[in-house]
Amino acid sequence: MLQRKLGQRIAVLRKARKLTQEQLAEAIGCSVEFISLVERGVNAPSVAGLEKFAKVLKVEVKELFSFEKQTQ
Amino acid sequence: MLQRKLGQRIAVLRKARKLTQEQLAEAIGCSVEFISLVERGVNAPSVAGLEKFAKVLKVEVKELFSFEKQTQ
DNA sequence: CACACCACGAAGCTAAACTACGAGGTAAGA
DNA sequence: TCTTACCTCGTAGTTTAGCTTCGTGGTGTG
Repeated sequence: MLQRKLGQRIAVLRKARKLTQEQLAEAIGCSVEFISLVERGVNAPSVAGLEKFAKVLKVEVKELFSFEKQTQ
Repeated sequence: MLQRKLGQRIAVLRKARKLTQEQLAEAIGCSVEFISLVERGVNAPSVAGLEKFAKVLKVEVKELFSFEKQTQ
């Protein structure tokens, strides 16, 4: 699943920025629970949401989808 | 807007594959009208949808977001 | 203990993802 | 001029999922 990998990627980027889920949520303007759902791959942000994540994490949107070779 | 650039990117990739909107829609499993909306940046596909677009267009998802320098 | 950080379930609201229908416009070809 | 292919665009509708709130509980650390 794409969502899963996207979530893992976001978690990695967040930790690299030394942010907690709460801080990330506040910076983005969403709930902490949603961050948790996204990182676990249960939910995925909308395209507009992706833009916010990328901005806060200081990467380009395509970086959020940069992981080795998709299984599918 | 991200949607706008995403749509333009998808249109470029579709044409590069010599597909009509109708063919793309059929391959993805959605309506032709939706393809039109997406390419014009009116709507954006969900993350699950992005996966389908990428698969049919034979690129990785991050390629869908590969355009020169976001204005921000 | 207390506190920070996070997973997770259940439930709900609402925006937007996605559809169907119909009209109209452009270009190319017979 | 008519036809056909390809696409835009408006209106309106259905359904999904993006996102929320509340609450519980687990793990680690000072």
